[in-house]
Amino acid sequence: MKLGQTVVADTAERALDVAEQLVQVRGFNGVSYADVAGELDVTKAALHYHFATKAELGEALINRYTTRFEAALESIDEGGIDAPSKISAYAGIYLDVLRQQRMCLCGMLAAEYQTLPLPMQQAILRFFDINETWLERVLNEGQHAGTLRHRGSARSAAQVVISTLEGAMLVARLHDDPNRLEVATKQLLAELD
Amino acid sequence: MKLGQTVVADTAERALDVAEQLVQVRGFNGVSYADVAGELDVTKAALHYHFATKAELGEALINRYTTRFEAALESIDEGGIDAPSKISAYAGIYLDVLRQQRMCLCGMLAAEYQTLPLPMQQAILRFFDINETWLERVLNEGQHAGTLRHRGSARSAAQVVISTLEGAMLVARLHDDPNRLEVATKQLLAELD
DNA sequence: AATCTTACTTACTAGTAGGTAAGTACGTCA
DNA sequence: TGACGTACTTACCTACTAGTAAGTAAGATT
Repeated sequence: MKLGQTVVADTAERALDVAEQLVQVRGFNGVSYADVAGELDVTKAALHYHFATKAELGEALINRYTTRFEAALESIDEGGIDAPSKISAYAGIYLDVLRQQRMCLCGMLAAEYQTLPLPMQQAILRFFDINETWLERVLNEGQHAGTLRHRGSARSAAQVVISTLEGAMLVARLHDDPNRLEVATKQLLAELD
Repeated sequence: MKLGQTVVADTAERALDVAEQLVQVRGFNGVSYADVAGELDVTKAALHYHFATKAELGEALINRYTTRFEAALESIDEGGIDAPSKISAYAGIYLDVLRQQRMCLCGMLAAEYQTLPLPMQQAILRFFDINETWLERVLNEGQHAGTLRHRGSARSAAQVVISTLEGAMLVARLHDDPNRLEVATKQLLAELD
């Protein structure tokens, strides 16, 4: 066990915190090693020690974000609530991100998708797949329990939910108006009623 | 009247064509003067002659895009169709863009909003305002004619329509699957039925 | 006590970014 | 015919990009 470090916070972890926030606001191509290092008050080289390349940093960013998202989904599942409440809680995750004046990390990276290295692209697809699969399951649960209904397959209904939330975030951020996401969420839930 | 040039195509206009396509695919921060000049087979300096700064090029890009969008909206209005058909035609504009494997220019720029110069930010807001205002009018028309209904104000219903279409484009592009936008459109129209 | 590992710093590289100054070819117009 | 405007090119500049090589201080391991 290594002591001495990690007393306040691991530099790698702090780098991810800073980079995550910056990327959620400016995009991956709008953030440089110098930006992140500057806010951390270390050199660029120190950052390269922890993340050899920008692609590696990007991958780590997506993977940590995905892991945290999965934990949030699990926590929703453990709440013992009905399907509509789960969808509502799901939308709440997005609203929390937006309230911090950030875009969904993977929604932001989706815009820049074509410029990103393959491992990052794959990690982004994985994020959306996990979300779709979780929503698909909840929508099916609700359909069978009679607490909600949806047109077409649960999978495509899940895709529409994600699209609507990502789009509402994207546009709401322009106006710094989280209310737009709330309105979109309400309409989404009404649609499933 | 200046002849001699403009025989095949004005360089400034061709530059906008190339830059538009590149920005819709890679984002504004993912495109350089060298990229655009390269595809046009002129020097960067020639590009700077037509657009002194990147910010100016960006503004011109948004303004031309907005003008064309306005023309498309006018053309829908002149079709003499009912409100639901107008919304459907509106969604068709987005689908056409996506089929060219492009993101909506202003949806893309919305992601990068925080990194863009003020004049570009204002031009982006104007684009969305024009769209909201047009949709708001059509939604009101439909409500009064009894051809469609919406919850809440026409303005916020209009905002949800735009958000959904932009979000569906953003996500559909990842999978190169225009069908996702079509499904979202269908749900949007069903919601207004 | 010597060595190894971790977590850095300093100093540098090559490449690219946006932008500019000066010159040029060419068509228009007085 | 000469001057002017348009539409460029060549050559360059500064700032910044990601990335690297070499060195160092301090704690852990043998």
